[in-house]
Amino acid sequence: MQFDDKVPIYYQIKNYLYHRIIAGQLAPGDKVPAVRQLAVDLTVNVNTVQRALSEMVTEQVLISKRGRGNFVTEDVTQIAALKHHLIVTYVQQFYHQVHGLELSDDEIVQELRTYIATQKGADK
Amino acid sequence: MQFDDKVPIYYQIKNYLYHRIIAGQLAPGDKVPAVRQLAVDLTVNVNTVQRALSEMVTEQVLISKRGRGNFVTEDVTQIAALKHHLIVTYVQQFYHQVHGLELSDDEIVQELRTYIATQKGADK
DNA sequence: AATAGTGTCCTATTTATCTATTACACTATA
DNA sequence: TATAGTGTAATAGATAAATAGGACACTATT
Repeated sequence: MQFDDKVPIYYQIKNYLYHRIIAGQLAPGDKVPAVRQLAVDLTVNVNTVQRALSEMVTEQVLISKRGRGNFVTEDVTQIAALKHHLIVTYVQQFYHQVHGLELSDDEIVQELRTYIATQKGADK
Repeated sequence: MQFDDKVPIYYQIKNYLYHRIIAGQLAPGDKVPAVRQLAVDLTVNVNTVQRALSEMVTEQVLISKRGRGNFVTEDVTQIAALKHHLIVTYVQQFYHQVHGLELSDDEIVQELRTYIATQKGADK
């Protein structure tokens, strides 16, 4: 995985796991890979992974079972809320970024559409 | 100004100035506020402002004139390129963030539209 | 009982960022 | 020629993040 050096790695790991959970690659009740395994996979220190996971346990997105592993919450309502929260956050951030560049609302939508169009043709 | 504690302040200052330049609040040839003044305005250390400005000088977005101040480049082509670069960066980032949450292209556009609609009614 | 796989905790070190402070170089002007 | 306003540089200290390495507690399995 590739990290943005302008944002803490533990924070990016949290977002990575959020996305995997919401995308269903990590389903409710699923066991998250072991911290040591994740550290290897992400080429990162165990403590950095641990920080990300422990915050997600505090948020009750993950449930920690000592000696067994960390598991995705089975509370699907909470996962849905998380998804909604992330969407709103991303949309807000994007809108304010581009609006600050003096683009009209229509132009903002148009820029997005144009980009999506270029993505369709691009294989992989 | 309010900073995101997950991103270096000097980096956020750069973006703030980019936006002011592109929005025309800082026109080509204009003098940027003095480093010490900016430091006061942004409630930040002089060195932090200096780091932001010196990087922008390296990028040739600003021209440094010792003893006089820092000035916005008069190369409007470059400013246009900067604007375009920022737009593309923001759109890309947004698209991949939301696409990673299993939203279809249509849903992505719809979420943006919905948010914009809520903004229109919101005064201030 | 022993072992392997877990989560969790702790200490120490390094690096990047931010701050504080001082100093110096150049420009414009009273 | 002083003086004030600029940019620039250098040093030192504080904090957060990441790393490295080790240790301990619990669980499941052999």
